[in-house]
Amino acid sequence: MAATIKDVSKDANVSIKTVSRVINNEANVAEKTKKRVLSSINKLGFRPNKSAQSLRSKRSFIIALLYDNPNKAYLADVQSGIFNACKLTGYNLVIQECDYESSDLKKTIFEFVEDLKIDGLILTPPLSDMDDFLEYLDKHKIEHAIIAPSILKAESLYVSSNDYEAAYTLTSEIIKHGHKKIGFIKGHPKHSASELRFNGYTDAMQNYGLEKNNSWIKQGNFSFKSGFDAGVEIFNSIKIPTAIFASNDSMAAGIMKSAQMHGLKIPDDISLAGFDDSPIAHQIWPALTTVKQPVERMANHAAKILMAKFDGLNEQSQPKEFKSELIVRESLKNLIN
Amino acid sequence: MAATIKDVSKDANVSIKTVSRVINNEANVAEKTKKRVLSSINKLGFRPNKSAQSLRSKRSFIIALLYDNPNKAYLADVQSGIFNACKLTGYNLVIQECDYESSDLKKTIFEFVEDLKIDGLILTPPLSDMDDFLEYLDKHKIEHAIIAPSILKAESLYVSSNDYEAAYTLTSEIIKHGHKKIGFIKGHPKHSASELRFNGYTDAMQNYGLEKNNSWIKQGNFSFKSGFDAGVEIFNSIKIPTAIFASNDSMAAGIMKSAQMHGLKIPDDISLAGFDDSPIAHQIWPALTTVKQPVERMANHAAKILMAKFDGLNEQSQPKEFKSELIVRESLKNLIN
DNA sequence: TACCTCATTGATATCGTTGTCAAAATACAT
DNA sequence: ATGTATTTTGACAACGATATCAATGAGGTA
Repeated sequence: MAATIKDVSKDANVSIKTVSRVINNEANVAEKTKKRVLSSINKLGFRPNKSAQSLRSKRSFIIALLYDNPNKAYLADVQSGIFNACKLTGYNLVIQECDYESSDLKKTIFEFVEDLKIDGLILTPPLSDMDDFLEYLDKHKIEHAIIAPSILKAESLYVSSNDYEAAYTLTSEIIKHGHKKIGFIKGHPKHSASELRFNGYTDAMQNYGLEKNNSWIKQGNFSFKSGFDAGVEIFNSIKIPTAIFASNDSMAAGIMKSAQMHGLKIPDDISLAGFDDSPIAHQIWPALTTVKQPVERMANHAAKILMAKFDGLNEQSQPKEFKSELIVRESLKNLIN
Repeated sequence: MAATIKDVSKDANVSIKTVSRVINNEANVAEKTKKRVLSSINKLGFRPNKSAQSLRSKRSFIIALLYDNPNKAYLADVQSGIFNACKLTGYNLVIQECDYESSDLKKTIFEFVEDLKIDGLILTPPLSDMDDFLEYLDKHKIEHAIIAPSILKAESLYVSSNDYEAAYTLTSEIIKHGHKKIGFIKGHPKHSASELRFNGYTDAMQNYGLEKNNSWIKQGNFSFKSGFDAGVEIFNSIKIPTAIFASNDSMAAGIMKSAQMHGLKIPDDISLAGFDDSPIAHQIWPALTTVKQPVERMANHAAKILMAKFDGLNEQSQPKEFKSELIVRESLKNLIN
């Protein structure tokens, strides 16, 4: 039978309350007593019963990751980042797939949090952008950290990336390679990153004095198929661009496929760029020029600031913007000799 | 304040024990009483406190997914399958990344299970194949279901796929396309599927009277890079095969890249086949001939039989073999006119 | 020495369930 | 009507922690 706080208290010859104080690192325990208790804990291999702790203190040392049908690689990265943060602090991670369009999303999540006494949530896009859901969480005092929200509220916990800037930089890079006719495939309309990336593209085009051609700008939804379809449309039109910037790698891969099926060579006939540096970016040939977001590190930080808040370490709970990294690969041709 | 069992008992004018009986669907509650209690539960919006339940009954209604550094898409599929099974039964899912080579894996998992009162585990390769770990779980009466184990023990819960058969079928298909010189890239040596797939290939070659050429058979580890490296080696040798069967899609994509960099055209100069039907299989061009495993359904079933066992529904806890599906795509050329 | 303050400690109630076991109610047989 | 078996019910302890609040001890002051 596993040792309980009672066993420890007997062994160390103190009250259970004192043991509890030691476990929870409370102040006002004499150094000598603390040592004695710790050695008993060690000797007996005592680990606090989480159910009892949770029942009494209404916290579980569990945080939850909420997501809705994300890109698989993205999910795995986010999860890994969070998990590693949890490992350090002794928290556990439960996952919750949700349907962001569902009408009882709020109720589902509320009950989930209440039932498991979840200490806090981590939200990924597109949940990060659902204002009324975020308000609901605030109202019910459900702690949460947000990955890549659209609106950066000073009072909330979030991590963001510089999507706009990165898209601007990537577009500039394409332009510097001599391209003037540059198409763009938009991402999922519900993800705030989509707009940011598009704005980065738009502003770069404008600042370099280049005109956007609307027939080269297509709406996608981050899926391979939407990229493929956009590619088919573009390549079937009379004039085609010399480069296309897709809002993520999956769509860029879709365009690549449609280009190749159309007999176009990459990058000789058409240059491509993506976004995210997902595995596919370097697993296809030619490899994609793209932007790498430190997704795992972002998620790790989100988890860290969330857990820091529980422990009252508010000063560590700083939102943070992570910088992306431009990765130039073969899919981008230099038109300037 | 949320309603407790006490509130319900008052409202329904019964003892708390009777309410408990109703919640847990125990026998020997008069139909009339049950109805009254249920209506009170409904009226008050009562949901049992899981911490209290867990403390008293030593179960948590939580199951855990254990994995070690899997392919990201595979992980997402497995997770999704399990999650959907959980949703139906009201269980929750916590995830636990582990290092299968770590010396304190057992201890880590044991404490994890004990602390959270985890009801059961779901294991994915390569954990599925670690005999001493499985024995340890048995010894400590930690319930678990195994996805794709190498040894199919009748007394354990598992789901498997027909790796051998599928590899045999795929190899036969390649042969039927007129190929005689067929290379093979082995998977990660610690995954039992690797051996099964290799055996399927070997036996098909033999049965069709074809000779294996050892310089076309390379050890990989399921990673893109290992496929790429194997490809480089093979294509640098004097004689190259007309087709290569890689034990998974990532490696096949790696070979494709090395082939293309080597100036070889697919499938004209060399045919390729993979395994898994991961996203990359159809996101590259030409798309990969491969074998699709119903990973999500397998994981779903694993979770279901595990949870059925908790509820004493042993008859539903049947291991099951899932059939894979051959998917022929452009990467395989027909040499027969 | 007596008194006060503040740090340290402990006795006991409590969280919200389930488990034990005996009592009450009902059904059935004689 | 009586005794017996069976179903239904409830009182109360228990799970293992934390919270409350009062008691104790140490140190300082008059």
